[in-house]
Amino acid sequence: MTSSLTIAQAAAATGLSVHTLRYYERIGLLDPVERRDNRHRRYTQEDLNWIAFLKKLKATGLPVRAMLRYAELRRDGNTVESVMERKAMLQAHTLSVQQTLAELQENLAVLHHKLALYDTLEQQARMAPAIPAGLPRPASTKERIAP
Amino acid sequence: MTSSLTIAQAAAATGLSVHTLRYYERIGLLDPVERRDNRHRRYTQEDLNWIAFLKKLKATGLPVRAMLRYAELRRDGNTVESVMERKAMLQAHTLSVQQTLAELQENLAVLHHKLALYDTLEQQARMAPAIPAGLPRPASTKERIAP
DNA sequence: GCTTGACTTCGAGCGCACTCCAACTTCTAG
DNA sequence: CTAGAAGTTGGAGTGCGCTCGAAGTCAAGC
Repeated sequence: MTSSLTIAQAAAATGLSVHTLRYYERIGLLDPVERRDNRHRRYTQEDLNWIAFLKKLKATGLPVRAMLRYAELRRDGNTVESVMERKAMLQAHTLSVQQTLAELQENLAVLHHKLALYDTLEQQARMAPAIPAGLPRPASTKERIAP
Repeated sequence: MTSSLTIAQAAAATGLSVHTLRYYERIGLLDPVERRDNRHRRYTQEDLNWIAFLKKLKATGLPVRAMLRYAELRRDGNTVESVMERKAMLQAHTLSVQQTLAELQENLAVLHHKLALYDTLEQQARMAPAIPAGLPRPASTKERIAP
């Protein structure tokens, strides 16, 4: 049921490369993965769950260093200290993600605005496609859409 | 009115370092900045506007390479080709930002969920703070909050 | 005249997060 | 028995985006 996976299968399943999987284990993001007799890694569902969570942390911009700290705390087990610090980390990170999100939304609005300007500008460029740079022109195009 | 700024002032105004300002100019993200007789740079409002826009592109994850392409196109003036390609770039980028945004929102939800679990876990850890690892325990803590 | 400080250039160095290479072992199929 | 595919390790290399150091210029103030 909980069929364990080879590293190639785990890579396919997680979207990470085999290189990255080994790298993550090497630096301690992953606990030492179970081996078969031939020393080949076998990834369990637990491993995959943890990797999936790491991916979410990464996708939200948490640096590997912080993930390492989190992994370390996790290894300490569910002591009061470990749980408290992990929770604090997640809270801080969640806050920063919220800020990033808000910022991103503002910037997205700017991009949309900019695109609207480009609609205008594109029309103008089509109207007078061959105005040589340096000649007097109806103070518009470049300035109008600045920067 | 449009008082030009020294590099230090421009750095303060934009939030970039003087190093980064010079670096951006060196690689061509910024057009050669106007100089005083003593070769010191003077940043105009136009420069600052462009830098502000670059910062938005950067904040939304556009790689410097792409920003360079955009800057190059901008230097070509508002020809049909230049405008079309810049617009296409912005459209593609806007789309990718929207996707990032959606993904980020999902991940944020996961973080919130995780935080709620930590509330529970924290209570449990407080209830039984000294359970030694390795002893039998009421199959709960670690597994319950996995990963 | 001399120091201080803000600027200049050029090139080297750095931190991050992988990514790849070389040499080796092990299993499976033909 | 051999070839090939898939895994192993340790260590080196890569790409990105800065960041810094060294050595020099220049203007202002003591």
